[in-house]
Amino acid sequence: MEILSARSAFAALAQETRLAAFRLLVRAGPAGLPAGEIARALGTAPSTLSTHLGLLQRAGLVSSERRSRRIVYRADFEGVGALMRFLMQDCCKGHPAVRAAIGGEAA
Amino acid sequence: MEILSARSAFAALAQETRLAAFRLLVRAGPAGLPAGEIARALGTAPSTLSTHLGLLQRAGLVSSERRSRRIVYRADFEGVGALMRFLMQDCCKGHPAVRAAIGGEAA
DNA sequence: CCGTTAATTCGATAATTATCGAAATATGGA
DNA sequence: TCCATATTTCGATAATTATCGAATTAACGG
Repeated sequence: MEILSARSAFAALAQETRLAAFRLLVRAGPAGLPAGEIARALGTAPSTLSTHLGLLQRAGLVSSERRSRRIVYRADFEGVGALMRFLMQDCCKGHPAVRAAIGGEAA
Repeated sequence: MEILSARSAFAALAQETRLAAFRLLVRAGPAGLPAGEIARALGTAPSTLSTHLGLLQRAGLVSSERRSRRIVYRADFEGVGALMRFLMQDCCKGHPAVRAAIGGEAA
């Protein structure tokens, strides 16, 4: 993962509404959630959420698929994995403390 | 790690100059680097960099120590580890694809 | 105590980002 | 075809963030 993509992923997750939307999608699992339902759950205007979802998607953290009138969003775990790799390898050079942090306490 | 701290860490790494400063500190290792040297290396005004370093520190990603006239900054790998745990556990519920991403390709 | 160096805090300005309503696009059903 | 639903795109405005120079704080050496 290049620095630019990493930055856009970090930026995507730094924003309150977007992080909430992403976590919601993680919980929703493979079924995903339509845009409107996410907007309702988070109490934001559909247009605002659409902007956020677009940003999450360009950051590679979610994917979308049209299903009739709805557009269903899903968490993209490949994208999250790429971000974690960046954080661990490119960024932290596989530093022991970082590896321990995730190896020791991981669920 | 709480959501708010995670957000501040993501925001810290999302900014170009800050990410560059952080990566520089990772490479510098335990010896760390004084603020002025980082500013010179990145070509930013000392005051600007000081703001960025303060933000990185509040996000728990770097630590600082005064050494005579200099203030030496170091990467805080505990903080990075906490962020990775958040990403893996709180955020992604230990999803297999995420675990595989770091387990399979880690250096 | 004064001058020098190193860093931070402050205040202003520029740049970016978030938010929303209105308008546009796409889908499906009567 | 027309209408209702679902979402996106557009344009404007509000809010946040980045940047810098000037002033301030801190540490050292003469």
